[in-house]
Amino acid sequence: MTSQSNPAQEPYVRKRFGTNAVTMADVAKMAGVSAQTVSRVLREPEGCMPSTRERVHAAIRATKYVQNLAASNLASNRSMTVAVVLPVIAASIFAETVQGLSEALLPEGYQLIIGHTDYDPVREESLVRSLLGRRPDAFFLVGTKHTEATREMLARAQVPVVESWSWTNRPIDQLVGFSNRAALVETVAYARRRGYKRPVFVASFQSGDDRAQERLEGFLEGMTRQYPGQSVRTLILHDLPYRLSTGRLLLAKAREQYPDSDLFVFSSDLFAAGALLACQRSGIKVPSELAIIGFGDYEMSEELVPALTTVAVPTKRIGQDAAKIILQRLKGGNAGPRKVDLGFELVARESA
Amino acid sequence: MTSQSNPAQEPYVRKRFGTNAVTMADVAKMAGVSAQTVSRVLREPEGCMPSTRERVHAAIRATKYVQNLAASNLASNRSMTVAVVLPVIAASIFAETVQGLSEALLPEGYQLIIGHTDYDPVREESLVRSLLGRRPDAFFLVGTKHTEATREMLARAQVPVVESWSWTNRPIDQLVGFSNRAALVETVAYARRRGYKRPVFVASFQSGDDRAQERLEGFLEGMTRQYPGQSVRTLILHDLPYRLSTGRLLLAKAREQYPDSDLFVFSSDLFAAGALLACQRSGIKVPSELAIIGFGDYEMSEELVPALTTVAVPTKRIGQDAAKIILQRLKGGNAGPRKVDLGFELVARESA
DNA sequence: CTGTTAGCGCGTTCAC
DNA sequence: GTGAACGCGCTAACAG
Repeated sequence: MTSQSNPAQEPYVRKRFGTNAVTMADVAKMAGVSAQTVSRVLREPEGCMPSTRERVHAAIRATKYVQNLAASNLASNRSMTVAVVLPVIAASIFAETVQGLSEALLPEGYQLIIGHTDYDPVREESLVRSLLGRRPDAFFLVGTKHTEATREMLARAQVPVVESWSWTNRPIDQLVGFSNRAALVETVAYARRRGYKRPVFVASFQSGDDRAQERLEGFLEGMTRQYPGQSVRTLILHDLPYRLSTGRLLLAKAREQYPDSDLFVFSSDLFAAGALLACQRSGIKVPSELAIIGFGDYEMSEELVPALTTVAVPTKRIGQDAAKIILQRLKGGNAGPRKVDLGFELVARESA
Repeated sequence: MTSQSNPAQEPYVRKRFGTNAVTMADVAKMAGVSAQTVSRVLREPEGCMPSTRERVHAAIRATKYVQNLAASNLASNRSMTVAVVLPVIAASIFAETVQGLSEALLPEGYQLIIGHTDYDPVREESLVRSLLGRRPDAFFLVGTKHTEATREMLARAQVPVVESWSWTNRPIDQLVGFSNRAALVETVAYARRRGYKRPVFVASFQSGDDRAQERLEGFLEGMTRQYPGQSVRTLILHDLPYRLSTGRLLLAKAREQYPDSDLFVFSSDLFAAGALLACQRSGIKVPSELAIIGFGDYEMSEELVPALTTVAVPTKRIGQDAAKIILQRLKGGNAGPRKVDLGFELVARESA
């Protein structure tokens, strides 16, 4: 083929060898059409005659052709992927958000590339940098607190960016979240209504977990409103592992520091559940001796005995709404509102 | 540049426009070197003079260049990605496997592309097909039961394929696992030693979960060995959601069918934990009235009251060892053993 | 509705 | 140690 570039009669030799896998050209040859037609059958089947479509599909099956997406991305300048940045992948709490995203995006042909930061803004930055290398068509991130470099890279990327799970006045692009702060203000109001005297806020902060920080602020605000004059009680440790057993530790420390507290408000259901189980093991009665409130409404929370009072957040809807926004913009529609507040719901159960 | 293909004096116009993002050529121009050198600095920094290396890096920072991996993949025929196929992403049980993989693979420059099948072999097939489109350099799969088409695609892909979490005599390529069957044989032996009279195996099968099926077989084998003459008791439901509350349901059904059973062996810690919590709620004493054994040693299991007796499996090591195998083969080393048995450990706690 | 041509941004090959 | 040429496999643009 390229033999015209071969000056003399010496036979043309390929300079390089590819995958020697089946390519679109092979399929085209077998189907008796051009490569372009194969490409079109794959991308917009309606725009081709049913007969050619059939022949192409038959050839694809016969050759077991699998399209090379790297080549497709390069040529079309669209990767058909959405980058998803999570603090941790394993946490079932984000799993529903991802499912919400995925259920809406996969049918449209988009794939998710998921990465995790371990709540570390510096790791987030390098994660975003490496994700950018794949030229995703959109970004979805949990959290609104990023390094300046991260913000700038995302802004420069010229693709829709949806932040989530928090609230901020200056999103990079768009925001689908709720106010962790307001949730804790309401939690404290609930505590007051139920007659608790001395609530403590108990948390382990990961350096990059702005949601936990917002919750603390909400607690502080709630306390000054509902318990004026009382000095605010908090027990904050840092960078402990995000596990049930950390809940036990946190409770122990908190009781040591505030032996007369009657309500322990945890920054997460995971810690609250760990504390609850620890109480059970040591024979402490919940909620009569000591009450517990969590955050997040994990699956386990309603099964525990006593069932955990907590704040339910619209995990799945965050993913769904984000996907809707992303799809709309990718289809060229207008962006819709810059910020969407999905709210939360205090779920009063048995533990407080 | 391509002006030589332009026959007349009319000015050359680009027919297409790329990302108009920064490319390697832009960096090269700024650094005063060729694009090749930039590429080399990125891939093998040792092979370049420190001074040019410095200039290139400065140019990269100045232009905020991010390499286009699609182009890189296409040209090099290596994607620097490893495809990971899981039943479900959220399950913390697989999370450690992924972490084991990721801790070994990321430092070597490989990225993971993770997909999930919801325990459905047909979804697995289409997932594998779409993952193949990205031309991963290796595959890691949980499970050994796949459709024939899946097996064939993976075999044709000409890259290392590691199956895991199960045991089989005919892996597609390589296997890092343990015997779910042997684990249940041992569990039944433990039941016998502890004097339980009438064990039941309780499970919800997802259609594609061969591990649960293997566990059932192990239970059957164990029962014929340890309780000869006793008719084997099982309660198997199908395709129930993989949640704590399903454990409650399973326990209720099992007690209905076998009211005099003294030991309930669950196919998963999640169900066992759900059953345990249900007992707690309804005032059934564990293990005195009814004993429970789980499978998997989830994080929650040792925190529960009573703590759950279960089978611990080498979740993280599976990932680590698989990564080691993959790296070795990708570096051109020999494959090592075709099958690796990592074993398991029965963890006797309080619930049985 | 289908074919032709050119080029997406990079890495390999080979010459210097 | 560095540069020039070429092509990886696909799709955009345009013509018919």
